[in-house]
Amino acid sequence: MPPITIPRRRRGSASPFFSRVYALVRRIPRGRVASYGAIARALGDPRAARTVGWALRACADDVPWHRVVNAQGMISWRPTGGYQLQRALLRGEGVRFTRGGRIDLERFGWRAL
DNA sequence: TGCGTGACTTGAC
DNA sequence: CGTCAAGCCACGC
Repeated sequence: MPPITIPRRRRGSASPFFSRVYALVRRIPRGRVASYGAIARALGDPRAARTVGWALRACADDVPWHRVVNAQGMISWRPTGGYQLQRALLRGEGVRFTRGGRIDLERFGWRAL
């Protein structure tokens, strides 16, 4: 597997919402995943799922961004790439994928939200 | 200030 | 199961 790098643009926005997204994502345990929507709900804004994705786009290095997937347990596609890396990182933590590239959220979803 | 865009979600078919 | 459309929020031009 060739090395994959993720192009990062801005990082560490000072936005309160962004900071809280990072703080919460940092708490996701190894081998567990959470959805964008679940994070948004946990932060009190159920409709900000897309904003969570926007925040993770420019997150700091210590944020385990790869533990965030969409509500269907699938890795969200993005033009900048990173799909393969995210999948590899998750598999390295013991997260298993179905043949369709999906994660069983009943098993690997972070329940502490 | 306005409008298009996106690492989303949900509900209809 | 799959696809489609609408709603949503923040960003950037």
